[in-house]
Amino acid sequence: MAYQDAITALADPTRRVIIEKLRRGPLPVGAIAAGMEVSRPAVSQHLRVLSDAGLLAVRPEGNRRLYAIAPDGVDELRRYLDTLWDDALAGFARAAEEKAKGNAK
Amino acid sequence: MAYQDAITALADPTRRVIIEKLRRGPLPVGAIAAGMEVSRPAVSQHLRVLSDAGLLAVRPEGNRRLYAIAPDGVDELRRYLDTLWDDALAGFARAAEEKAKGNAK
DNA sequence: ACGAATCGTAAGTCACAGCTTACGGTAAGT
DNA sequence: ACTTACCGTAAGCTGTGACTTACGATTCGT
Repeated sequence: MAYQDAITALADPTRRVIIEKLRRGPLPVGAIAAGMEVSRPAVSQHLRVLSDAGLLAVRPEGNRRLYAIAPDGVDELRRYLDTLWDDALAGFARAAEEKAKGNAK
Repeated sequence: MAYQDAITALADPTRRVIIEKLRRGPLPVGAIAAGMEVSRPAVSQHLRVLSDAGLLAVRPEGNRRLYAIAPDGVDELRRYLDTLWDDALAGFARAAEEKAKGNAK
């Protein structure tokens, strides 16, 4: 939904592991949970959170459910950080200006 | 330091309010805490977390301490999301390809 | 139709992150 | 020197979120 949910979702280390696993492409739940330290239901819960945040997309494939990273959700968060970066640069430049003015007196 | 700390720092709503307040430029702690629902020490703790994550920079100004958004920290997080976005797009394209192949049989 | 596989949900436990009050430390004003 | 203002840290409490086990729902295979 909003970028806040995406950030909250990415804040958990286990969920970041899931994201890293999905970088190479879509995977079913079993493959995601394989090799992880937590149980499969825990993975399911995390997948739910990531999906609600708009970071993942599901595609039922017969018996299994394929999860994949949703480019749109990532892009939303990306755009937020872009505007934040712009403001930070502007504020930084203005602060440098005022400091220069102060030193010149 | 790493992008993980930045994400964790931005996951808290109160800290996001602080970030929004600093968008227009540097502010002392008192000005940041003014109008907020939490106490000033709580704000101090959040400022510590944000600073440790590399998202904020401090500049002592006489009696007060001016906090400002650190462009470098934001940029680091931005770059992580860029690579994640690239991988998501690649995976998405490959999935579409394979699906087309499957439908063409 | 029956058993097995894959996955989501419910219920309950527990550690951790955020908040508060209280205190200490430094800089400015008089 | 004394007081005031500004800010960080310590200690303690509390709610939220992550994890587990147990169960139910689909879907595939035979």
